[in-house]
Amino acid sequence: MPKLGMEPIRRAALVKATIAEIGETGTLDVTVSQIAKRAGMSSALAHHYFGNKEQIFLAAMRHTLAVYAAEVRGALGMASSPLGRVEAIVKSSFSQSNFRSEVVAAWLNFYVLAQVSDEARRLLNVYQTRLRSNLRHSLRPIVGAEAPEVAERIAAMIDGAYLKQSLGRGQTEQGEAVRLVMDSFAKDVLRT
Amino acid sequence: MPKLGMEPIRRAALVKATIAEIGETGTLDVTVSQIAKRAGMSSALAHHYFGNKEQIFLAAMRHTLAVYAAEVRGALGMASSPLGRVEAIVKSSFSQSNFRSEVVAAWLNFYVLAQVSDEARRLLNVYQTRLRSNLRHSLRPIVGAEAPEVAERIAAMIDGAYLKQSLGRGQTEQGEAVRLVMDSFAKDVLRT
DNA sequence: GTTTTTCTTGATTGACGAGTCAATAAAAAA
DNA sequence: TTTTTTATTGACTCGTCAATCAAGAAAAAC
Repeated sequence: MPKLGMEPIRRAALVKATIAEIGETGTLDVTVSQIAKRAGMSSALAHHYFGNKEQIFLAAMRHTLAVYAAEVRGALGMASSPLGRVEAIVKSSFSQSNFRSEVVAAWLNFYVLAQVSDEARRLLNVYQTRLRSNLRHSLRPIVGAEAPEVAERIAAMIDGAYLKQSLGRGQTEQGEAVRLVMDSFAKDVLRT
Repeated sequence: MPKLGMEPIRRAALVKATIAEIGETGTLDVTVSQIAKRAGMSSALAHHYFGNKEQIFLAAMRHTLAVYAAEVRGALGMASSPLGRVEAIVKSSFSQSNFRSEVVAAWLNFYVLAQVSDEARRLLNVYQTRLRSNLRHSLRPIVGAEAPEVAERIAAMIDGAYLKQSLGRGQTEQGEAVRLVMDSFAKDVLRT
């Protein structure tokens, strides 16, 4: 009973299932069948819509990146002060939706995918660049010319916190991670 | 012409080849045959000595961890002041042998392995714990009660720098990474 | 009401890879 | 010198999985 306009729905379901499956397995070693099954369809259909496995992974990556970007954008829109903007970025990085152990595991594996796939590397580079750019922009009114370095440090700490999270099964709380990064930043503000 | 006492030599060769192969591929998706070939033997022999693939990976991990630990120990032995000790740990983390893009890629994949293998997770936890312990110990004379938090921040930044390095093909220089971390630490020292 | 497009899957293909085994060969032990 | 131990590999088994294909079925277009 083929209803029309299934494509976007199927694609979305597959993307969601991919992240879930990678998160549960902890690896990119997930089969198209597993993903398709979780998404409620045959593996043939998954291939029909995405062509091959890598495209499925890339779509999942794009989605994850997009969700993160949207959240940052939203939070930045709410913030009024420069410091509020920095906090918005950091908080978004550790928000419920992004810091779930499932999503963190997916991120980790995207870094591995970037070792192999040019497009994956490109996507991650976009993320890295945008994050630093956002940070620099928000930091300039606070730390002036030091903004680039400070941004670099904050970015590194965010990634470090993710890596730590990927090890302990759901240990680090979001709040703790935010504090870790913001405390460090506080030191940067206390005059150089 | 079977010379005796081959076992340790073969094992070492396989471990080395494993790191090289993971580094080159960027993934744990390397076959035992690839590894064995690079180490100059048949895949059957690799299985003979290690039993299965996971054991080969774990041996490679143990070796990487051991090399790192030895380097830190050595550098700590040389340092006289507390600040020198902190610097010793950071510098070791980004030393030539540990920060080669090949080794960095291996590290990244060990994190993925830790998502799947309990033993791998245990090993990485040992690393994480020891790193923080070393940092705390060296930091106490400098920042007193704040040592734990500061140690946590430095550890996160080290991991973050690794993650960044894993993306750019051999971009970040060791010196730059050391500066990134040490500068941040300098802010921590400037009184709270 | 026939044709075309969209959706869907079971079955199949083709490749690849982990792990096993039997067999060979040389050293060491008995 | 017979026997055991260590080293070594080619060949094989067995499983898995990505990707393809042919075929069916329902909607839409004509």
